[in-house]
Amino acid sequence: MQQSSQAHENRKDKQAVIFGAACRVIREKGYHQARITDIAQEAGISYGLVYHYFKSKADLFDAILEEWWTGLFAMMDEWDRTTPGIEEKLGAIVRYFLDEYERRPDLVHIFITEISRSSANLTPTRVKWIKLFMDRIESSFADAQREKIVRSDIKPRYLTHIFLGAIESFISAMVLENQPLRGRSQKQRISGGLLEVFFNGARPTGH
Amino acid sequence: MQQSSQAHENRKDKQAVIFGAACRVIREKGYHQARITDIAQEAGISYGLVYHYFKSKADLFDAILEEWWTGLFAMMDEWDRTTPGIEEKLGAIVRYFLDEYERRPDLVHIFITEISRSSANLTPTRVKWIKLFMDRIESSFADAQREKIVRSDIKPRYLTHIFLGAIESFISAMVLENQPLRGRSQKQRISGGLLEVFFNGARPTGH
Amino acid sequence: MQQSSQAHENRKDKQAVIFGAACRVIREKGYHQARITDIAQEAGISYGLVYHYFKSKADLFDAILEEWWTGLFAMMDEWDRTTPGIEEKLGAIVRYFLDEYERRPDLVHIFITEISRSSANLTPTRVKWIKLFMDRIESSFADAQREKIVRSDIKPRYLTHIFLGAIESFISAMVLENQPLRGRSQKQRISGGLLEVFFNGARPTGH
Amino acid sequence: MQQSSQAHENRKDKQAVIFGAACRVIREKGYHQARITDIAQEAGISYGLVYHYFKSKADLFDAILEEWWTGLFAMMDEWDRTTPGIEEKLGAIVRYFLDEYERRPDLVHIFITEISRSSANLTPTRVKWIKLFMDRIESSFADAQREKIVRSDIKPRYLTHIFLGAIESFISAMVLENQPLRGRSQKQRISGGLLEVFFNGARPTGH
DNA sequence: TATGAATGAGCTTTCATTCAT
DNA sequence: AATGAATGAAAGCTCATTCAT
Repeated sequence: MQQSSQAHENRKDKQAVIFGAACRVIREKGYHQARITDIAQEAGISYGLVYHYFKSKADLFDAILEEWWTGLFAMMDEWDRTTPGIEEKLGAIVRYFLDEYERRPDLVHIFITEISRSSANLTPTRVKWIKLFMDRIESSFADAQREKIVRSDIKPRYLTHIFLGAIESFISAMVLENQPLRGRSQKQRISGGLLEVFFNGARPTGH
Repeated sequence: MQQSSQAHENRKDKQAVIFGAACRVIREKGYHQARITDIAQEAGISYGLVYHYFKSKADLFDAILEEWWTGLFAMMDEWDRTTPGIEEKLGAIVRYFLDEYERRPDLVHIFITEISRSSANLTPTRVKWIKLFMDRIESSFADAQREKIVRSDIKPRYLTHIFLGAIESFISAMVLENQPLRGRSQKQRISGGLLEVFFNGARPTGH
Repeated sequence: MQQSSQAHENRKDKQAVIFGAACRVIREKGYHQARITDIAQEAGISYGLVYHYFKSKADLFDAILEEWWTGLFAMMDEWDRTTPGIEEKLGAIVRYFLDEYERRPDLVHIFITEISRSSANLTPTRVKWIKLFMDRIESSFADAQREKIVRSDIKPRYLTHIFLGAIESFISAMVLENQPLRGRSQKQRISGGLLEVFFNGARPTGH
Repeated sequence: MQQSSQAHENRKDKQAVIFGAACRVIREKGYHQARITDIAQEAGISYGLVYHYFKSKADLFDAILEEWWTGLFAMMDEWDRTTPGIEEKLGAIVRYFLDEYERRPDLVHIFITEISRSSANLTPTRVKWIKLFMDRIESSFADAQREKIVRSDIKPRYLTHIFLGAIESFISAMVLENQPLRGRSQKQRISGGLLEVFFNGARPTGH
């Protein structure tokens, strides 16, 4: 049992190695341009071995996406216990993106470039994740409208788009220009500015 | 001369047919998944004819992008004569996206999915267009800040991201869900709501 | 009749233009790399027109070869009237190659590179020409052996190979290095040296 | 280690199989007409495997040429140790061609038809080999002239052409007519006759 | 578990040839 | 006579996937 557990650990380790390599390669070349050979090379293994750990290229890609969504939804599941206000929720989302971008920029890059806007790679399963995510935010906005914390003359769906679009645009810029996030203060500034504009608008105060 | 002009028309016509077919196919499958066979079939012509009119697949794709950017920059070139305020400018951009989406949804779809966020297809030329576009908007924001029409505590670059992100998110949603734009009133509502939130924020008035 | 004759002249003229263009292009690119488009462009006509004057690419190529062989055999047919000795005959062949190389280097180039040694383009018809040519020289050597003008311990076939090989090697060198033939004196030197070595050997006299 | 050595052997074996098949097909059809499909079929393997062992069609072709030149230059490198006279050198070259033609007629055929005279396939690298080869023979002739073993009224370059042309013509004839070389005695006769004529001329002794 | 040989469908691109005008 | 649009069969090369070892 010790041995099998050890083996199990090894299995997960190797899987993680491949996973990491895949992230790096897919981030750099895009899903369709990333070859299994590239990933295996990056991982320092033979390409045949990739198929021991993942059923197919698509399967490997789905594992990456699952990793992303799982983390995001885990964060949002906290909301059910702590019942934060809309500002905290949106702040948490922005922070999640920025934190992940600092920890695992490849993952964020892949989400932004391959999923968030590219319909090329969309399978029904992948579309479901997106919808689920947007629905959750939309209903948060609906709640906030009912509590009069957010203006009611704009549909929740619209607010969701505006908000997510702003985040994605920011992250995209960093991602595409390979900008590193330098420390907590920069994250604070970005996150603060984004929420500030979103809630109070681009017009100068007192106008 | 009549004949040559006629022939020239035919040439341009056929080119347009292929162009249209390519838009439809690329929109549906994405650039890399779109095969020349598909495009030829969609256009109702033989395989080789595509290469009679376009040097390569990349060339055909670039022609599509050029069409998009040309229209967008032509619209913005008007600004130099009419010197509109920042609100008119942003409104014009939103309207351009929505109008084009109504007229040529494929073109907008391709721009959004293949260029706006996908780094996979980015060539140096293509990156140049994007930067040029963002720079133009950024400098408009800088002007507006100097005239105190827009808050100055947020960098123009950030405002640009927030604004473009919001637009793209909207269009993306329509694009990905293949939502048709129903009439002028819907465009008005979307455009109005977007600008309203952007300028005045998501918070209810009087808060 | 005047008109039809005129038309006939025109036809032959245009045919000659295409012929010349084909020689230049095939010389430069080789038969298989030469495209009909290239030839038409070089001739200053549309590529469709090539097919008015020549049935196919192979047909055009055969016309070029025929031109070469016709000239060569016409020269050799003179022998039947003038009954020259073997030295005159071989000298005439060398001179024919050199003169043609001066007049129409493309033709010689094509013969050397595409026919003389390349089995790639050999059709049965083309092989026949070569055999005919070699047989004629071989029988000349046989005659000369009977008259004791040439050593008899080497088969006529061998002598033919040695002689033709030497010529071809020379012309090849000029052809491949694009060496121009500068005047009559150089031709004399080459031709003289070649025949001298062939008849008297590479060993110094008196050895 | 045994295993890896075995694998290495297998790899080289398979490479040799493809190499041999390529020789046969290219010999028969010429380089440009030889399709990868043909080679794979001839080798009894699948299409893609050719690309597992050779980077491209040109790469495979270059491997064949390298094989030829390597052998030829290895033979000539012996000269530096044994310092043979010009007659031995030329004899060694003739024998090399004839021996190789007996052992690997395809290789000789390819050299003759695709390289020796066809400018179509010439890349800069390939031209270098040829020049190197001719330079070596030329300088051997220059040496022999200094030692008065060879007549000095003909340029070494000319002698080189005459000699190589004669060999090539012989081999060409066998190659083009697919004549097999029957035994040592025939090789002796050809080689002897060729050198005899080259050194002593075609004229009968005592003339 | 690990390797990489082997497969072959699939893709872009080229170009001789035909044919309507 | 002249044009060039139109066709489609090849051909080279890539790469996900399978499988024997």
